[in-house]
Amino acid sequence: MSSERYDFGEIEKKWQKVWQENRTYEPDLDNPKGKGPFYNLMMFPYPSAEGLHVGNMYAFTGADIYGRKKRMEGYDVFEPIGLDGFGIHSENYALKIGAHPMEQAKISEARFYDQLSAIGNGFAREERLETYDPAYYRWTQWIFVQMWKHGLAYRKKQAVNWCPSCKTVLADEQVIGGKCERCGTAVEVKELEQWFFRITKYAERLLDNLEKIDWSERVKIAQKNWIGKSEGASIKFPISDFQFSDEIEVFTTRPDTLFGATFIVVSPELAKEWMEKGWQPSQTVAEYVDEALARRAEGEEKQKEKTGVATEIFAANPANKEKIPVWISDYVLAGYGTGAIMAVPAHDKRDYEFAQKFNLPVVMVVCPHYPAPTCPVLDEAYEGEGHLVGSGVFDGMKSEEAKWKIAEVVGGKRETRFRLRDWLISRQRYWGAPIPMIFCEACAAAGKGEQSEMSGWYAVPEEELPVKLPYIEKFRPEGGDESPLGSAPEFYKTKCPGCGGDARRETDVSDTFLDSAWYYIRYPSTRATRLGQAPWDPVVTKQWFPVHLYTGGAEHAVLHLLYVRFVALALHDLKLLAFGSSDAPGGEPFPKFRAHGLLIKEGAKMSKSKGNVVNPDEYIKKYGADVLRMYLMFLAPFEQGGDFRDASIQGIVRFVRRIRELGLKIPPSGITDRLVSVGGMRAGIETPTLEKRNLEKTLHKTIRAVTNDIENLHYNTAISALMVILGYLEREKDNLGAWGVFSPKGIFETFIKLLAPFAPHLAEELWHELGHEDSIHRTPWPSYEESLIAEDTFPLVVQVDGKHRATVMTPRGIVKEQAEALVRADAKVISALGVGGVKKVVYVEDRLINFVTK
RNA sequence: GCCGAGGUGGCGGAAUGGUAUACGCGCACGACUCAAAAUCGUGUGGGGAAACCCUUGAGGGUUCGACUCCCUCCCUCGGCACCA
Repeated sequence: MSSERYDFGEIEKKWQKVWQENRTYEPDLDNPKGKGPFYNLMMFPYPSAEGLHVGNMYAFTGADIYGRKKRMEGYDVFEPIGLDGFGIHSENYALKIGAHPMEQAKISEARFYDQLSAIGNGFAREERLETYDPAYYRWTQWIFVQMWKHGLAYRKKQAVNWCPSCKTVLADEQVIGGKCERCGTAVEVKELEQWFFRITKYAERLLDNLEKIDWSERVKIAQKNWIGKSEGASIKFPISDFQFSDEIEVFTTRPDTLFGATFIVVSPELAKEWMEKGWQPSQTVAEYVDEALARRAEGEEKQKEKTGVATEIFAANPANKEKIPVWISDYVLAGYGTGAIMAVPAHDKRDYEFAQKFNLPVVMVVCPHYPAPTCPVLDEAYEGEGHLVGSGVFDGMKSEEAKWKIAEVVGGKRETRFRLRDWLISRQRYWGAPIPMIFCEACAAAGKGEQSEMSGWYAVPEEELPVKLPYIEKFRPEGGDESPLGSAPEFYKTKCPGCGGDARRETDVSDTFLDSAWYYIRYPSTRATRLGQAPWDPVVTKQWFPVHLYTGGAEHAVLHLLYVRFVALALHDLKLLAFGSSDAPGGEPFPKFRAHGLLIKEGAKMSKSKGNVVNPDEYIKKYGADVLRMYLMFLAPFEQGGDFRDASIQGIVRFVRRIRELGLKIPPSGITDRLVSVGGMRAGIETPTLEKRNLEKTLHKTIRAVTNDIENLHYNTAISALMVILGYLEREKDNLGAWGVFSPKGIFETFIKLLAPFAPHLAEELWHELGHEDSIHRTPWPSYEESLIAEDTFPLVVQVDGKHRATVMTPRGIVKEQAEALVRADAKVISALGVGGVKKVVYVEDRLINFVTK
């Protein structure tokens, strides 16, 4: 090719087409080639709006670079892509533009796949999937049925989160700071009967396994905190003169503070329960309970100042038998523990606040400075460890030691509790997989059903799956407690699988996070099972799992990333899913996960409301995908994220042009330098000149840097290394002919191979210009040799009292005495040392020498 | 409040305890041009004529030597938030 302009638009399209036709990125799923399978997975996008935004491209490109290097290293890389197209996200977009979600999905789909092609990733497009495809959600429903059959799915009435704007319930994980994860509306509380998955049964394993999987630390910590394991004891406080119970049970992680428990606090919900059983409290108490419950229902945020009310009930502290009052306050939560607490104001901040407000006694029982003559009450709660005081026979004992002893003495039961709650699966929306369950009134009345505690309920027989989502006109959520499918009798009218009588289908759909909890299992099996009768091919699954690298956003730490682990562990336990060997605990799907950083725009998070969302299409059109890819990756470390600023994209534009121009100076014919390509074995025929050795050294250093940087996801420094060597080659270009055995072509080929993961189209174009017929992306990754990188001489740093004073070129491996003698002859060193004596000389071989004079 | 990540030139960022500021952007000057853009070259942390001095949020410490390790504090971002 001559020096005409590089038409990236045309060239990028050309190669994308060629790659697809040649199936360049399709692995052999049945018989992985080369070094074996490498499943390079990235979180699939949910098509939420006008198209993918640049943040998606950032994530995909970063994952793709890694996959491309692995492919060149000889692995059979599988890098699938699909669409998480079911769910509120897509549905809301359809509602906004006045389209039907089912029709809109098809329109969006084409657009998304076009965009995904344009970025030039090595996607195995033949295995793509969409969660709203009945061939897919048939198996989403099947998973629900398996959960039901094995007691991991159940239906229960309880207080749940309700988003008044999205008009549906939400799982706890989808409530962020009291607001809906999707729309930011304050979440209310409703009592509803809903479907749940028993994720709490896996709390312990989900927590323990975190120690054994290689995940980004911040994500592991987020999961750990979310699961929230607490070890403590449940302790019973006897009460008298109260007809509805003769004791109140509390859970505490600090039984050692029991002697300091000066009152009991009961949640409004528990109080209400008592009232429903017939308890008749005073007017004031009843009013408080109703107010508090109403505040919770409205989704009111945490109160600045604590509120509460005293009852006429008294309990006995089981440790010291003192009579303590029972209060009601909404600072006690109903959903955790027993709904009642023992209040130890001296050693719990919240109890302290409450005691201050209502003038309740504060008794110190853990002394921070022991022994001390007295242990006065502090002006804030002391929550640390110490020695017991005011605790009878336990006085003087370390609090940690006293913990279980006191619990034992009062008959407390040691217990572990988790803050994790069961996963609420139901959604009162249209655009999702219908929950494949049927309710029969007659069976319910007769106490019949598939599960003993849930009479009347039956799973849709597996052979009848999928329960297809019907096309209905009235798909808008109306805000009742029911999905729009509840107004579609043609959908919900059915026959009971138990008795054959008239029955009604469940009309709620399942949470989108159920769709995305198993998509990665389906990918390698999409072709094999498209016509088949199984969700995945067990042979392929064993071969390709667990996933070798999973990449995605940290915002899913306690959403998708938690659910997906749970579903995999459950399916594994049910013997429905089996992976091949792995270092990770059995059933863990992702032994290695890396969270990419967030791409922001001029210091602010990109969001539609701020109007600062960057559309990648414009940049691809203007600069080409290769430039956009490299620009995004050069911004900052991939795991850190970066700030998208137009200005600095010019640097990459120049980089690409310089590569092109150097490429044009490379003769297309001539011997490929196998010596360099194969790993730099030097031909023994001639003694290389200094220039050649320097070149070889620089090249091998670059190979090492780029190889290691990609492995660590440090793409910014990898690109920097490529820029450095490009500059070097440009300076040397006039000596091209003198490179001898290191032919210009060979050097340049190695360079563009290193470039290939970052700029796949440009590298492919240059590769073919050099006369190759195959794809550069299927050629071996360059290797390097440490011995060639080593310098003969190096600048020895000379310090005086730790301050840099001079650098002296020194042969490698020189011993301390020689180095000292050499350096002492240097004029700068002489003047820096002056007349004072040297007390000590620190010598670090091949690095520095430090004269200490003080 | 708790947990996590971080604070380095005008900006994005780079540095196995060993030459702080690689690479890029921007800027300045020069070359090319009638001119501009583009391109190429040179320079570019601060102070100083220079020798040299100062500089990685602040302050202490460990060390021959600290952006890096330890302690105290400040600030920014992210997560959780009455979980007993």
